[in-house]
Amino acid sequence: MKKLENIEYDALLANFKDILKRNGLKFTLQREVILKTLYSNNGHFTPDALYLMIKEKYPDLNVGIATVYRTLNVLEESDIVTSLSFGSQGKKFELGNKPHHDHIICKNCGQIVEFEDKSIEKLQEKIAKNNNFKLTGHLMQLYGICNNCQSK
Amino acid sequence: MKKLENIEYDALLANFKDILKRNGLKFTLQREVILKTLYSNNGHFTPDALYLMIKEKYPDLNVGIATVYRTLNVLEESDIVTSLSFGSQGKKFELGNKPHHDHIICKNCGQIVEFEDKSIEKLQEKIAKNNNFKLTGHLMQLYGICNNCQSK
DNA sequence: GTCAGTGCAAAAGTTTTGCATACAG
DNA sequence: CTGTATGCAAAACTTTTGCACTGAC
Repeated sequence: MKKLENIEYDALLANFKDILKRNGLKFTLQREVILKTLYSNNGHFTPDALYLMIKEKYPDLNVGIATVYRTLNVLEESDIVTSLSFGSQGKKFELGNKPHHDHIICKNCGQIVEFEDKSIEKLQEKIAKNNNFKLTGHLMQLYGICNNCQSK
Repeated sequence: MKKLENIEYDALLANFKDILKRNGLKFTLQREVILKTLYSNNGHFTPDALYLMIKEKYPDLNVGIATVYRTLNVLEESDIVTSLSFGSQGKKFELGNKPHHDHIICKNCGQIVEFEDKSIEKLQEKIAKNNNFKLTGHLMQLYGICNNCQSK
C-alpha cells in the first residue's frame, strides 16, 4: 500500500509538471530535487539554506545557487510556494499547498512557528461583516521573542 | 493652540530621548531627522527609501546610509519602530508607537478601514503563550470587497 | 575630556544576470 | 533541432564594519 505522503507528493509533483508544461517551461532534475527537498522538510527555508541542504543530500548533482533562486521564483509565480521574510534574516520560502495557517515569528532569531486558530478566523469574519466587507483573505503575523531567545 | 500631531510627535521624541539617555546613548541631529521623517510619512519604508527621502529633504545634512541603518536598529531595539517585510522587496520599517489598530483593505478600490478588536488581541496573546513566545506585536490585515464595490 | 556617533569606504552577504554549454521536448 | 535551463563567475544590491574624526554630554 502506498503511503499517504507519497500520494501527496505525487500530486504536488504532477501539478508542478502541469504548470511547467502550460507555460512552455521544462521539467528538470534540478527542479524536481528542489521541490522534493522543500516537501520532505516541510518548514521555512532561506534560498541559501535550501541550497546547502541539496548540496549535502545530492552531492553528485551539482546544483548552483542561481538555479535555486530561479526555481524558487518559478515556484512562487506558480503559487506552489509562498515567501515571507522578517527581521534580520532574509526571505524565506515554504510550500503553499498546506491548509491555511498563520505565523508567529521570533524577532531575535527569525524562527517561524505556524499556528492555526479557528476562533480568530471567525472573529475576522465578524469584523468584516460589521464593516460591510466581503472577506476574501487575510494576513496575520505575530511577532515576539521565542522561548529559546528569552532565556539568553 | 498647538496642533495635535505636534503634541504626538513631541511625545514620541521625548520618549526616544528618554530611552537614549537611559541607555547611555546620544541624541543627535541625524537621529532626530530620521525619527521625524518616519513620523511625518507614516507608512512603511525600506532603509534605502528612507535614506533617499532624507537626502532630498535635508540636502545640507550629509546623512550616510550607514547611519540610517544604525539608527533604525537602535529604534527597533527600543521598540519605537518595528520591521517587517513581505513579497520581493526587502525589510521595511514603520513607527510602532501608533495607537494600535489593524486594517481591512478593499481589494478592488483600495479603501482602508481601521478597526480594533480586543478579543482577537487576547487570542493572539494566548497563541503566543502556547508557543512559548513573548508577544511583542502583530500585523493583521483583512482583505475583502467593500460595501461600495460589492454593489457595482 | 570622554566616549558614543558619524561619514566614508571597504567588506560581507544576498540576489540577479550574462554567457557558453547541456539537455528537455 | 530549438530554445529553455544550468553552472559558473561577475555584477548588482543590501547591510555591516573598521577607522579616523566629530560632537553630545
